[in-house]
Amino acid sequence: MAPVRELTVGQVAMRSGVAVSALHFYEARGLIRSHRTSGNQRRYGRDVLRRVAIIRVAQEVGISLADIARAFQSLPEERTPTREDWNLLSTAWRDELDHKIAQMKKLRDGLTDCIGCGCMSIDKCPLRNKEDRLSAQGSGARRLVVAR
Amino acid sequence: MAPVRELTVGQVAMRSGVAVSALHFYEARGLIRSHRTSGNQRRYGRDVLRRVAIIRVAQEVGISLADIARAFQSLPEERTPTREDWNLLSTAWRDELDHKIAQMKKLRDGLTDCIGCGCMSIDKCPLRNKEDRLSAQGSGARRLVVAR
DNA sequence: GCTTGACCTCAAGTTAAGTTGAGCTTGTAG
DNA sequence: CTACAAGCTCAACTTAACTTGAGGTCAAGC
Repeated sequence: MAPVRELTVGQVAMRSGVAVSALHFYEARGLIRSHRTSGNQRRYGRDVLRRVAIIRVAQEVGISLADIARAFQSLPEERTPTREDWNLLSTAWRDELDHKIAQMKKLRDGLTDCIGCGCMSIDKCPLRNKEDRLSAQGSGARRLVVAR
Repeated sequence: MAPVRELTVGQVAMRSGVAVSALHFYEARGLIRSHRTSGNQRRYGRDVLRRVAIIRVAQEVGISLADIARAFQSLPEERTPTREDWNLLSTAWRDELDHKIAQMKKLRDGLTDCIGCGCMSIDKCPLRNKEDRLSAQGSGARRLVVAR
């Protein structure tokens, strides 16, 4: 069989569902890589499709491009990443994801914990933080947020 | 007992952990309400603390302020929202949250579904969309994303 | 061999969600 | 009764993540 063709930016855009401009942008941010033809046009290997797919999913769950880029740096440079490589990456995100999943479930399940119990207004909730940590630690809704 | 005092913007900031400027901003966006003293200073009822807490949690799981504002519009205008009111709100978000939770689990569990199986490169994955929908529908990583 | 659609670069614009700063007013503690 | 921390408004700046546009090049079909 002929080795699978390289993809143009337009093809990647079509197959991945993201705009050409976004692909340029991801490349500028170091999230994907391409080499150039003699005429200076980008060509991508197939694995770019996986990368882009991961970028989108990761973004959808609230991981920033910067974080994604950082995570991608653990992927091999010159070898097409294997399933193992990708798995490694996702386990690296596990804690963060677990935290977010917990937050989401809390929100989904009726916010029953802290909000539902009225502790916000009664000032006696066992879950409340000490005031000082609140003011000392800059911002963030420390009260309701699941401890990391 | 004396009726619980109203809160100044600074007090709300300290207790909720968000900056004063953010509270101003939320108010401008219609997420929270205040009335003014004779000297034009904001005063907040206790329930603003709940609102702010919800705003932060909802944001953390990726709900935009615009969506939060929309959801808050279902809350009663002149009555302090009850636990029931808040529960209604969270059930309204349930579908969206379920979707996101599913996405996150997928990512957390090693991206094994579509990405792990290699369908991105082999073009035969049963989960793939028809090409046309992809190009017709603007952007978004339709492939990997769990159907809504 | 030319036309047309796909590419290229680079700068500027956009939206969300705030923050920062200037200039002015309030209110509370000594 | 006054100092000064806390408030107020409004405009401008910031960061992330792209998009849009201008001006110019490449390549595949007729």
